[in-house]
Amino acid sequence: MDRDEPWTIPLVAVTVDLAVFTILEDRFSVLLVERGIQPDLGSLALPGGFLATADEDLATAAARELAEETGLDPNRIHWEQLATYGRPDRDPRRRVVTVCYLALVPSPPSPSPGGDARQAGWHPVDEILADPGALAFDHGEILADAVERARGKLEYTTVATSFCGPDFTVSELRHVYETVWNRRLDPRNFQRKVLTVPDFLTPTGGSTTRNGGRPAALYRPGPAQLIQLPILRTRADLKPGAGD
Amino acid sequence: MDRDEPWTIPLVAVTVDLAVFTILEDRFSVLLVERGIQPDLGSLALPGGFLATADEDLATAAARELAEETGLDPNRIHWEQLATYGRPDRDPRRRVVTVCYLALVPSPPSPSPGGDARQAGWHPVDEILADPGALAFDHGEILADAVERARGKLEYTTVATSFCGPDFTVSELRHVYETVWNRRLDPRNFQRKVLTVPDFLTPTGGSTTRNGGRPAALYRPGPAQLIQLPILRTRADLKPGAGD
DNA sequence: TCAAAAGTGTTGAGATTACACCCATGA
DNA sequence: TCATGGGTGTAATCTCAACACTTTTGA
Repeated sequence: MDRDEPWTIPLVAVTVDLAVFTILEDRFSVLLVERGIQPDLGSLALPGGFLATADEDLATAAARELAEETGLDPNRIHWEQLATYGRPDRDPRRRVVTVCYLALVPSPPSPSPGGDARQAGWHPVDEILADPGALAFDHGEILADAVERARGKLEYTTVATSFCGPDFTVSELRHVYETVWNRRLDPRNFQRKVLTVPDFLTPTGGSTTRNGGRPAALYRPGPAQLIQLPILRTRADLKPGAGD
Repeated sequence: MDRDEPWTIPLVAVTVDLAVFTILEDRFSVLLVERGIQPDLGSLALPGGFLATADEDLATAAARELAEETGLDPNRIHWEQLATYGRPDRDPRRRVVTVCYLALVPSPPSPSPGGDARQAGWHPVDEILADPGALAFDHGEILADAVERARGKLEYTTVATSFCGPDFTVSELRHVYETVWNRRLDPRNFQRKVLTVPDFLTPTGGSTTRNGGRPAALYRPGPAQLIQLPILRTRADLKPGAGD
C-alpha cells in the first residue's frame, strides 16, 4: 500500500466468514448454514457475508455477523481473526477475498441459532471434515485451519473456558478438552494441573452435584490468558477415544 | 459470502504488506522502505503493494513482493500469512485492506535489498518499536504483531534455521535465538536440547572453525517442523541482555 | 602455552504420569 | 449400602537449569 499506485487499482469484494464452535451433546461442533442460492445451492457453508458498507471495519463486520448468527453478545464471547483466503477462483461468480474469524461459544448456545431466516445448525466437526465435499467453496480448508487453531489454543491458553457456562466444575472443563482433542485425560492429574495454573480458575465458593457423585466445586474463568507450562495434547496419554 | 447478496457489494482495494526479518550484525532487524509519496512521505513503512491484477492470488502477490524486495527466491525461504488489517481509516486516501505476511530470511541477505528503485534497508526491530511514530499508517501495530509471532514461533517450531545459511553450527543457531529473544541461553544446555529434538538438525558431516575455538560440527535444517517439547523463552533464564 | 569455543557428564529442582486411596453425595 | 464422580497423596520417570570438566583448534 505504500508504493506508488498503479494506474488502476484492482478492487475486490470482501466477506467475513465465521467458524463458530461449541460442544453440543458431547461433540465438538461447528455452526453451518445451508446455502440458499447458487453456486452450491443446498450445500453447507460457514456463515458470513459481505461488508455491510464500504467503510465497515473488519472486526465490526465479524461482530455483526456473530450476533446475527448466534444471537450472542460479541463482547461476551471469545473470537479472534483466523486467516484470510483469497484464491482468485474460490468463488466462481467474482473475485472475493474472505477474512475469517474463529469463535468459541458456550454450550448449549442460543436455543437454535436465530435472527436470520436461513437454515443454520450445529454439525459435528469430525463428520464434516471427513467428507471433503461437504462444504461449499474452500470452506473445508478454512474449517480444517480453524479446528487446528482451536485445538492448539487449548494447549497454551485458557480459552477452553469459553465453551463452559458462567460457572463450571473442573470435570466439565476437562470434558471440553477431551471432546475437542478426542482424547481422554486423567481426571486426577487434570484437576491438579488446571488448579495449579495461576489465575486459570477462580472459585465461586459454590458447588454442584449436577454431574452426580460427590459435590464438585464451581469455578469462573480467572484473569489468566496464557498457560506457561502448556497442557500438551501430544504427550503420550491414555488410550485415545471419544471423550467419555 | 454465502448469504444473499446486498444490492450493491462494497469493493475495496487490497494490498499485501511484508514483515521481512533477518539477523544483521547481531541485531534482529526488519526490512523497511522509505515512502516516496504522500501521506507520510519520507517516513518508514513495511514494503508491500496493491494486488497487481484483479485476479492475482494473495500468496502470489506476497511471493512477488518478496522477490522484488529481497531478491530472494520465495520458494526457498520461510514465509507465512500473518494477519489482515482493515480499519477503515488506516489509509486516509481510501479504504484499503492489507493482508500481511511474515518472512524470515538468512543473514546476510541479498547485499542490499534490490530490484526496486525505492530506498529499502534493514532496521533493528527494537529501535523501530521503541518509537511509536516511526512507521507510517498502522505499520507499527503490524510490526509488533509480526515480532511477537516470530518470537513465539521460535519456541515450538524449527523456523529459527531460516535465519541461518545453508549450513550452520549449533552456536550459530543459538545466536539466532539469543538475538531474536534478547536473552542469553546456556550454550551447553542449548546444544543438548536442539540435538535431542528429533529431525531438527541434520549433520552435514563437515565442521568449521569460523567462530574460533574447537571445530564445530555443521548442520542443515532437518525435516522436522514442530518441536514437541518447546524451547521456552519464558522459563527463568540467565541474565537478560543482548545476545552476546 | 593459552584463550576460546565445542561438547559431555552430573546433580538437584520441578513437572508429569500412573495409580492407590479417601470423600461426599444420591439412589 | 453402593455406585459415582470429586479430590488428595505419592513414587517413578522425565525435563531442565546449573555448572564442573574435557576436547580441539588458532594464535
